[in-house]
Amino acid sequence: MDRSVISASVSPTWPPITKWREKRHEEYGSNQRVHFDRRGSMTDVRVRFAPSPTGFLHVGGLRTALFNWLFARREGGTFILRIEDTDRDRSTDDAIEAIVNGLHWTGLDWDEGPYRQTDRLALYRQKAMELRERGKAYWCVCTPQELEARRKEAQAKGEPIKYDGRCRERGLTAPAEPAALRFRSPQEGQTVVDDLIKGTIAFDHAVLDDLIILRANGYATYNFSVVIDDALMGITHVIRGDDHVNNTPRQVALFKALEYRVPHFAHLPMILGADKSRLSKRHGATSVLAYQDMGYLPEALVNYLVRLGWSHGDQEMFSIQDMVEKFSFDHVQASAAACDPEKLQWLNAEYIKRGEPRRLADVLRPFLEKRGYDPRGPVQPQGGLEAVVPHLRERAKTLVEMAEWTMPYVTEPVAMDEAAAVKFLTTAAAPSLTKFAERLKTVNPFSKETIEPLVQAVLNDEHLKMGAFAQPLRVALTGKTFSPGIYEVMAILGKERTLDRITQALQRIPSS
RNA sequence: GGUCCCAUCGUCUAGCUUGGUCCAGGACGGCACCCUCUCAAGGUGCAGACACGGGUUCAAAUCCCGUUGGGACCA
Repeated sequence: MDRSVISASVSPTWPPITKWREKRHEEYGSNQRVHFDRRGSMTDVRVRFAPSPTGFLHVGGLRTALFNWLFARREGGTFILRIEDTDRDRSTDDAIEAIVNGLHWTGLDWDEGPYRQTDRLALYRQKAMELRERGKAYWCVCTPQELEARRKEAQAKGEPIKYDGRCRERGLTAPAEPAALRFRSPQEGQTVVDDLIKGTIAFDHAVLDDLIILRANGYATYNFSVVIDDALMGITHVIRGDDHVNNTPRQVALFKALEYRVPHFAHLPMILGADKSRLSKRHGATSVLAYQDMGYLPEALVNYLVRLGWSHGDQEMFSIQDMVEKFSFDHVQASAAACDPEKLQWLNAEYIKRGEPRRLADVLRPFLEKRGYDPRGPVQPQGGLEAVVPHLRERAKTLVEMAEWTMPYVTEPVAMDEAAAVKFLTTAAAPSLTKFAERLKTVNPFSKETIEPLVQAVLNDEHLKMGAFAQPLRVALTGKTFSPGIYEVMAILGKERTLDRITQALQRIPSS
């Protein structure tokens, strides 16, 4: 393996890996981090996640990254991030950042990289020329027009559409005209791939093209650069989407021609939209960071994704540690899976329910600030956000919901739901609210134990049922028809704000 | 068009390697009831699938063949 070539070609402009690591802990210091002791368990397993930076990181890509990461951690191996940015027209630095941010958010850390293929172009050329010198590749001067014409001809005759090998035996050494370098593919026998997920797959060499490895413009093609990188980076297991299955025999042939060890392959089934069609913008959120914005916890997304195509008996919830311990290709499904937003949401709710108040308050804060909450302002709930969170975490399915429901306790005046006011803040409700406020003024201490008897007394005096009293009170206190229990709400607001809000609500009611 | 992959409740899946314990288990979602100061949560229960057709076998969701359907890649 030629490691020196790798390190020499790493971009000097890209921030060093350690910097990203530090940043991650500052920004996302969550309680889900697991630190793996790599001493003594290092194996030579090396895997990579190799996205093209042509857009945001989508959930399919994240799952591929996740399975690579899990396998690496499980085996005590090395996880490498490689950016396949050779498509210069479509690749952007923004996209690279989006990928990096997405991986950070979910906690998938890499041990090497990010490498960038654009830093390695010379290397691909060099390797391609070596192949030519050894007679494994040849110059081809067929023009795209000629190729297209012959392809059509073949199609018309019902023959297989592949390069007809015109330049194969020409033995061109230094063509004057623009020339591409073609790989001399084996034409007989077959390649058998022992896929870790799909099992044995056989490909007849007869259908293999003499594929171009170096274009006339001097750029290496996808299949070639991937093989060079995987070989030189010492990748032992290629774990990727099964849209690459058909590339595998070509790549295996290249590995062999280059006399590199052929890695193991594991082809993950695709992720589909809820309607079973290919995942696209149509399906709403496909970007990983969009899930962050929608108030999902990273561990919920990761848990959802790991169960999409992998299982461990009937278990639904897995901590990161758990997944690492239990992950195995034996239980990876061979068929594609559809995304189910409902189940993701359920998992998110489960993780929110179990979340530490302190951490929930931390991740909730940005959502509140977006809605105008000032963490240093005068309007604060009793006990801080941490005290509010426990009452909302068992109801909220996302942090967005949680933030919305938290707003009544962190803003002043309360935002009143007019429909709710019309329905509940009526002249019929006024006497009980007035009486309750009167009695509340003298209560001390202000706690559920002391307030509850007052409520009972009001109920008795007014001949009301709890529901008839609690709803108007709830609307008065929160501006909404739903909230945590009213005693909890009062505790969060404190005595003063509770009284204020009841007074304000009473003022809305026309006295009659 | 060629090659390759896939196929269990609406969805994610267990079971398939080593056929019987499966008139197919769990989860999400749905429905009903219970709990209840609202909304949730929670509890209990119900409905819901082995794509189809052959074959092998005493016995097939499980093995073999075919069909159909879906998908990927090449161009």
